Amino acid sequence: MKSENRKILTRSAVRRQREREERYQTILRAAESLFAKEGYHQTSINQIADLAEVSVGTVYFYFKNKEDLLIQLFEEISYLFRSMIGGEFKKREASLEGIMRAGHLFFDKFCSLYPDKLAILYRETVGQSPALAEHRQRFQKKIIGDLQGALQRASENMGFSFPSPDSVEVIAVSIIGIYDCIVSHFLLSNDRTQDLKVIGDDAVSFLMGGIRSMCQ
Amino acid sequence: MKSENRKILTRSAVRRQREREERYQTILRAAESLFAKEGYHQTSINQIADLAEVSVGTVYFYFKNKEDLLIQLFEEISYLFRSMIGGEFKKREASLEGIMRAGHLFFDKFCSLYPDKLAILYRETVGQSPALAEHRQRFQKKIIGDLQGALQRASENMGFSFPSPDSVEVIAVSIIGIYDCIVSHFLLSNDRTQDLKVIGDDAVSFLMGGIRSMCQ
Amino acid sequence: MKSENRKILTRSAVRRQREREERYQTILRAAESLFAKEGYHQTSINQIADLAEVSVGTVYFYFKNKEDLLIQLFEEISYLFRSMIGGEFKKREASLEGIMRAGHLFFDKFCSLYPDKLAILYRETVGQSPALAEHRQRFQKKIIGDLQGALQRASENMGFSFPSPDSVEVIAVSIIGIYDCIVSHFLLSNDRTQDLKVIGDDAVSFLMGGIRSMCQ
Amino acid sequence: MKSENRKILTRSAVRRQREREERYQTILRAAESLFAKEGYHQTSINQIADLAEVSVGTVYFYFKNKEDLLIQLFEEISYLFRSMIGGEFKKREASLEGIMRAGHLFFDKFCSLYPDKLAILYRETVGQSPALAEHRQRFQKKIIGDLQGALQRASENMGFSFPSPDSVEVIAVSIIGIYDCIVSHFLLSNDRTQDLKVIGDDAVSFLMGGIRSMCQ
DNA sequence: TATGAATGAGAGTTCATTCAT
DNA sequence: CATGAATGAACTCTCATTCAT
Repeated sequence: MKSENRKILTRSAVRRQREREERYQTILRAAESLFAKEGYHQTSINQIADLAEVSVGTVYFYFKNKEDLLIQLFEEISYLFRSMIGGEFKKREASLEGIMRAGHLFFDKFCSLYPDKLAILYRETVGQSPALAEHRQRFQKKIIGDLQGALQRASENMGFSFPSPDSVEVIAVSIIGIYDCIVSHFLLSNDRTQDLKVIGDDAVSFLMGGIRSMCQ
Repeated sequence: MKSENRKILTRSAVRRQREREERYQTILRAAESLFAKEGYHQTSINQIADLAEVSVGTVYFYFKNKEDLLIQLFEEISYLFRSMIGGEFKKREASLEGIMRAGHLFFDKFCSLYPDKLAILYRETVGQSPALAEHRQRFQKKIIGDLQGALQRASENMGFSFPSPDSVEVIAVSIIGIYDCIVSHFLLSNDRTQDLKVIGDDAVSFLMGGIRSMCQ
Repeated sequence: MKSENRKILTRSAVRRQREREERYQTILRAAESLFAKEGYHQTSINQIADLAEVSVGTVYFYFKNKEDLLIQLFEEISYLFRSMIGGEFKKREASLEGIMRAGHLFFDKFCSLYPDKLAILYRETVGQSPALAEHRQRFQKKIIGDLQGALQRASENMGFSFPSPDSVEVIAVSIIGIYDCIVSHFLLSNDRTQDLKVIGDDAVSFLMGGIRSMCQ
Repeated sequence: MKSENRKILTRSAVRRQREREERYQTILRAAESLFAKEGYHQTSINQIADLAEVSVGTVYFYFKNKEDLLIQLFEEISYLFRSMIGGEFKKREASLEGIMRAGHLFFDKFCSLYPDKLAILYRETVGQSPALAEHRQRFQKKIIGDLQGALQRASENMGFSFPSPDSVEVIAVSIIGIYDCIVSHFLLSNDRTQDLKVIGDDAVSFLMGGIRSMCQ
């Protein structure tokens, strides 16, 4: 009977844990949606609580404060980004093809699956708070570093070289800039989701051309 | 006596006009500095009034509201941007050289002369309000349009062509994205102002390579 | 079998009773420590529960509410105070020596044994809530009454008299005031615990002088 | 005409200054009354604003925050206290008579004129916040120091001495304690304002007896 | 025109208390 | 009995905006 009891306790503990996780997600999804649609400053904690169908207190049970909500969201999105795209950058046998594939992954998969996350990543997390700025910088540095590493290794594997290490950084930053601006222009400002395939192809061609022109 | 009076009135009217313009500028400069350093939301009208050494009421005499202050600032900056850089894009006898020159102008002149304006343009005016978003979009469209036109005319003048009109737009957007991200990464996040010359050269090389690779 | 069963039940009932008492004490000690260190209003029920290593619900099982926690604490401390010091006041054969002994007991024993309790008694239970104020007043009245009685009986036993019954009350209140302020000044505001012996002696001399000067 | 204009401006500036001072006082008086009657924590800024017939914002225009309101109040009261009573302590030609006079001044004048201030001084400013605690300690130290100085000088002027400098401090603290507790017991807990004269006389007799018994 | 005190809606946040498990 | 997630009223504080002088 004791062991049965324990089993029951374990079951309810597991259920409770799952419910906690669900609540956390519900709130985070509500915040994501509102931040993406209304903007971070235009969204109040009350709105988030309402949409998540919980009380204000519950939001504060799961998140330290409003900023924390945005930071957790950012962390989640940036982790997702690196999971999907970053893989191509970290491979040992790096090549320019890998960099191309990463670009296509971004435009074809990430952009079409997560429009709200794009808005958070490229609009709502810009210039909002010092703590967030740090997270953004850390993320940017990582992703640029990944890309830099991939370019470096590709050059070694494929027998060419770049003018200088600084050049590689500039190239990496430029590629990220292309991603950013394509998203801002074609998805956030004007909705041209249906042309995304072509746009993405052109952007990738452009950036590959840029890379190749820098190889010696 | 009448004419004398008129003359005096005119003189004082002129002086008043000049004083008005000076006040307007003083307030706008105060706002620019604070927005760039503290951020738009972290800056209050009182702070702006204090820095400009005027009263809060005076700020509201010259500007409709806080948002208007940011919009006027944005308009001023975007006008300056187009004055400096856009010239190269609007020339009849457009060429790839012109596009290169524009890039160098941006990095060598605009970036080093107006660090505060860069912060406003690339950080503080992102995702703040619908009205501002419209101004930003209009500006982005114009500058992208200018660049598109220049690319188009260059291709005609120089006897080559781009895959499609859409490609030209993607190229233009990409170039703008490169500008944006170079500024964010090398000037706003990390201060590498002293390396700007080399960074700018590399960025321009990269984007020119991208353009050339798209020509047929 | 029944009696055996009963016996077992009784044993477990006893254990349960002991555990209850221990829990009650654990929570009360946690509250005492936090109230003394952080202050009543700066301490939350969650903090108390954490320190006591129980859940919030458990705190509410043992105490009606937060105020009750402070009241129980006050009652415990005031009972302890009267147990230690009050004895001297209640003796039939009261004398000025008894009053002196009470003073020394307070400074040498109570103050050095229970620093946290002093903070509760002299700082955290002042001006916090009407219900608590009543408890404090009841305690003050009792202790002043005890002291008044002792003074009265001492005067009868030793063959002198005080100007009026009101004078006796004033003397009693003054003595309590001396205790209070010595604690506040030398223990709570500035830590001069090591000088307590000398300070206590001087304070007792002073108050005894006061008493004697009022005798006729 | 210019000078007349200036005069008018000056007049309105003076009036404005006066109005500011009046508002400040109105708010401070409202806070005093509510803190004394309801208690510091039981009083909300809204209540204060309502009683003062101003908006919440106005309260925050004149005071940094709620704590500041209590601190300003405390500073005002402690200044008043030292103005009325402290004078006797600071005289060159100090004597025990001066110390007596100070006691009578406190009970006969201060206590009967400012019942609300007594509640603030002896109840509401105890154990509320670290910042306030510092102000209280500073005040207590000053007043105890004043009294210590007076006792020292009196002993020199009148040709007697105290056992040790520490004794003088203990005596000073004890006297302050007597004041405190008489107020708490006879004015704040039980309203015996009408007996104040007799009570004060007895208290002063008692404390003078204490002092004399310590002289050698 | 310039001033700056006054406004008050609205925001973020806290926390004592409850109650289903 | 113990738990701890959930509640939501209540609080302090901010700040863009107004308007009498």
